[in-house]
Amino acid sequence: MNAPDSGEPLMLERIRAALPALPPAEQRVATLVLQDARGFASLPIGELATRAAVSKPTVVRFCRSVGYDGLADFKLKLAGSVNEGVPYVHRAVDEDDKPADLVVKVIDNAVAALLNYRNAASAAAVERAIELLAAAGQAGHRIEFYGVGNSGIVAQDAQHKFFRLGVSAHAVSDGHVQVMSATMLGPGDCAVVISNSGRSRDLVDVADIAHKRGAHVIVITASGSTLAARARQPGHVLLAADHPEDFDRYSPMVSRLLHLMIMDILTTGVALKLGSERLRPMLQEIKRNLRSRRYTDG
Amino acid sequence: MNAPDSGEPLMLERIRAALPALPPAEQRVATLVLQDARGFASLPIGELATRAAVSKPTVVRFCRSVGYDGLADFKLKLAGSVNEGVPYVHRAVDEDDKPADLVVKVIDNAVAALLNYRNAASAAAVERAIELLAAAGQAGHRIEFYGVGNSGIVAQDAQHKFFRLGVSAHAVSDGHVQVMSATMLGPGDCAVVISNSGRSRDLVDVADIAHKRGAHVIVITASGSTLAARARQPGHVLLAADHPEDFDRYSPMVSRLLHLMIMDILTTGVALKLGSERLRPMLQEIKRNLRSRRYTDG
DNA sequence: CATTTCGTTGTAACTTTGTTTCATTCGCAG
DNA sequence: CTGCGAATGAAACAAAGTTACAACGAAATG
Repeated sequence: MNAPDSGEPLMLERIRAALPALPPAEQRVATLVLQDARGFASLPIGELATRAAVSKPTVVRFCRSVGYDGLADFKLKLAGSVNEGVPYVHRAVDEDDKPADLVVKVIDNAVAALLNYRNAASAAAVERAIELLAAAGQAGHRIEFYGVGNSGIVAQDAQHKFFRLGVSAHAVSDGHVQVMSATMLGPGDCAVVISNSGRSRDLVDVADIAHKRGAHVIVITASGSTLAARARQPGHVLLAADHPEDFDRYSPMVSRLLHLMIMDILTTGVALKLGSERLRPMLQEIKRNLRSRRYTDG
Repeated sequence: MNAPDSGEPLMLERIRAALPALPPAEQRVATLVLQDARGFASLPIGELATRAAVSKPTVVRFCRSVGYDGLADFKLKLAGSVNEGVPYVHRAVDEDDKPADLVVKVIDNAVAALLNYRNAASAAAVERAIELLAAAGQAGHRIEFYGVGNSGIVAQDAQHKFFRLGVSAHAVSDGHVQVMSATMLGPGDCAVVISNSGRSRDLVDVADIAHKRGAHVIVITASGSTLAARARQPGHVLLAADHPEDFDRYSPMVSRLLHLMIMDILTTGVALKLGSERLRPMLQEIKRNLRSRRYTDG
């Protein structure tokens, strides 16, 4: 695999993954970060520029390329990410674990992954994704969620949540239908491609098609994947969901939670953007309707 | 709150200790840091000064008083330090939250809920549920997951995961089909009823029917609900998933994660139990991979 | 083959952020 | 009072980060 280094901070792993797709000058900056992440955070931009043999703007551009707001933001996140001594380690479940241990281990693993994501998340990418979705929702453009297998469930969940916001969205889990659906997208529309491994050939195609049709493409996947590489091209938004657990390859538990979590964030952001005026009545309505189908108290 | 959390970052603890000895204006700055360490690191000095009702130089002076080079240095160290901490508090999202805040808040809420569950979970109930599911799976009895709306998605996810274990299971999201399906259950079969609010009339009925037919009924819901009350009768297993967020009633984000989490635990438990027979190769593979990638550095 | 276009990069102007200097205020001892 | 030192803020200053724009070169287009 790309990163044999097991204990490497997520953010660095992500930069390593993004490195080959970067322009030469920015690659030099990336190398500098990987060589001395800790030092990078405390040096001023001029010094960094000199050391990487690039100009100051290129340093900033690199930060943006890998998904952060700018150098300031990047440094801050880096400082947080590089921090050694991960408090919540991944612990393997064991055949003779008691149920109580099981509860603790499974949850701790999930929590560790979520916190890691929290610390490394690119606010810029999230913001961009929210903007695109909110704009599409408001203008009545189409919003489509594409995912297969486990990610199909995430897609459905997303659709469900957008419905609750009064934004019509559509989840497509069937490979063929996905291609058809993507072909019918147009400018202003929004395609959200969700993939655990990011290696599904079909989904990569779907992302390409959607992009060619002029739709905005938001990709949720692991940063080292083929799909992620596509999503680093202009016109795409990449929401990288990495986590260090191989276990997931066999039964995606953690990555699925991460994806759901990311969708939660996007949904919440869109909800806030569309404004509570438009939203509150809708929620009340739903609540009222649901109540008639319930026993007693509400 | 200011209650010293078990996991409070070292740096904050130090500031808290130094606080009483500080001049009044600097104390206000200290308070600001303690209230929102993460935010502090990303706000510019002007904003910090305003919020603490203090002048800019005072902010810098505070940083020096607690032993750092200046604001820049302080911020960097703070960012590195704060990530250790795990939030135990639910924080409401705010209309003027920036994307970065959104990420942090949404995730923190989820993490808090998960940890909360971890501490409150009944190991006995989990154990019983795992036993029932494993027994049913081994004996070729039926395993059915019932849920509507959001919980329907959880049900599907569960089905998906059981498939991966080689255990045939079935998710039913349609109210009518649920009733039919439950009617056809028999002794030894397992019905898993998932409900966010626990007030859906249909699902309560389904649980009753399944129980009358002699099937084991496992219920995942909020502990105060009608459904939970049913599940406290003999022959049922109640996996209570509570969390303090009201917001969730309208757009179930956290409870859904909790339910998925619980299903992850059950699945893992079942996998370990069945392990001896069909799953051994797969599990060993998993374990091998986990071990080689586990975090060892501190 | 000329031309256009687009992506990459650097220079220089600009803005913001953090820091220092210095004057003012306040409490208190002589 | 008067004077001294600590505490604080206003404003000037320096440094860091950001933006605008122009130059260059490689791939695409006619």
